[in-house]
Amino acid sequence: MSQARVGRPNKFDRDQAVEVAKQAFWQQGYHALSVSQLATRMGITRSSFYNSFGDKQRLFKEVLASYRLTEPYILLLDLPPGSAIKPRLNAFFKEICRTRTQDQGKQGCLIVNTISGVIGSDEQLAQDIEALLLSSVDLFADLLKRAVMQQEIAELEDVTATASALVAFNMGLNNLSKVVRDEHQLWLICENFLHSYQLR
Amino acid sequence: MSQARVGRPNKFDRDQAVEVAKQAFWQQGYHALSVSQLATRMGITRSSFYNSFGDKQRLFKEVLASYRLTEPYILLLDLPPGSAIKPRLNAFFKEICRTRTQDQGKQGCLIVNTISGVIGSDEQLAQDIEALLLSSVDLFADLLKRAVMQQEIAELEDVTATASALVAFNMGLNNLSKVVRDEHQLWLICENFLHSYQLR
DNA sequence: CTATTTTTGTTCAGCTTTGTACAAAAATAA
DNA sequence: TTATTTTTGTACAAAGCTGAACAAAAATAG
Repeated sequence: MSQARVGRPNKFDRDQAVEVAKQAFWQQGYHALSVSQLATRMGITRSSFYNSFGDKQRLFKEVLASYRLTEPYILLLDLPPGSAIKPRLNAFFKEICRTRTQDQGKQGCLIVNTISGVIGSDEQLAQDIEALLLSSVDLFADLLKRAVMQQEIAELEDVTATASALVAFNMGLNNLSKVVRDEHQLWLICENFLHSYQLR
Repeated sequence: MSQARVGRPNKFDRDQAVEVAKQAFWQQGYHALSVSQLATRMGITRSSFYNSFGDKQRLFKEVLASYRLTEPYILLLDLPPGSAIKPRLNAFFKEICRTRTQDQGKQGCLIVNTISGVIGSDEQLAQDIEALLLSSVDLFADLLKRAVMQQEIAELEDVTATASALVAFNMGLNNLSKVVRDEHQLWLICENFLHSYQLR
């Protein structure tokens, strides 16, 4: 169903440019990054930028979509039915500890970073971010339900509340990782948390 | 010890101006707020702004210092010796739920908001923020120790890790409050968390 | 080869930003 | 009153930003 592409093709690789943009947003934050800087880092002119990506907001939406499919998050996606949940959750948090402390730029999580700076100031982006957040609550809730069904953990009073607490802790963890820079120390905090939820 | 103030006095009330600035930073975020906007909202000219506050960063440091002494945080400060800790912690989280959902601007917590946008992009402010974060870990750790001593809660494996987990959850909660807009629902999440830490 | 389509580089207008400079204004001290 | 001190308003220069316009370039389709 692909349209026959006529006309001059792009000189640059679109996916690669978006990837570069992701890094830029991640490092500098949405507001602190101008279109000029963006275009420069992407290796294209502002003209091409506007032509190919519309504007900063539109590009950022693309970035957000691509982010979700790559970073630690992916460890929790598409778990085959019947697979053990608890080890996955533990691996997820462990991976957060690892990657966040590894990263010398103290960049934390792109989505968590964005929540703060964007909700309240950009209605459009806020909607995307909110959807992302709510979907991660759903994701955790789903995993918890499966864990209960598979008798890995005891019945839960309120699955959604528990899932929300996990999400909250995760967001805070990503913030905390900017200050607690030792992987082991960060992991101790996660263990503490998981233990108290009997997820360790 | 007060210097004899000579020369023309300020036309504006400094404390009040800082208060206005706090609101502005809170609503718009550090980066998204320009000195021009700031000065306008404070009701002074840019000239007076630079003369009285140095620059945006210096003013923000003042704001940060004043913030800490007002918002929900204060519920945990200077508890008289022997007073019950658990009810205070519960009241603290309850108050977070109340104020954050009350606030139509979905502004969350100024400090939490700032962590994301500032660490990695402004070394100076990052230091202030880091200190603030670490001191709140200390604060929670202190409260937990007292709670143990007073036999309100069982002995803890690792007080610092538990305190850090509380801080992490609190940060995440403030983010979550931008999406979960119902006080009761937010409180359910806190109850769930506190319960699992036997702090409810 | 010619028409068509799209990207690219350049340019432009208009606006905002920052930090500083300087003179006028407003207060106090003597 | 006069000297002193500090704030205030205005002005300025240099820079950055956005979004659009336009012609040239580069590709494909027929």
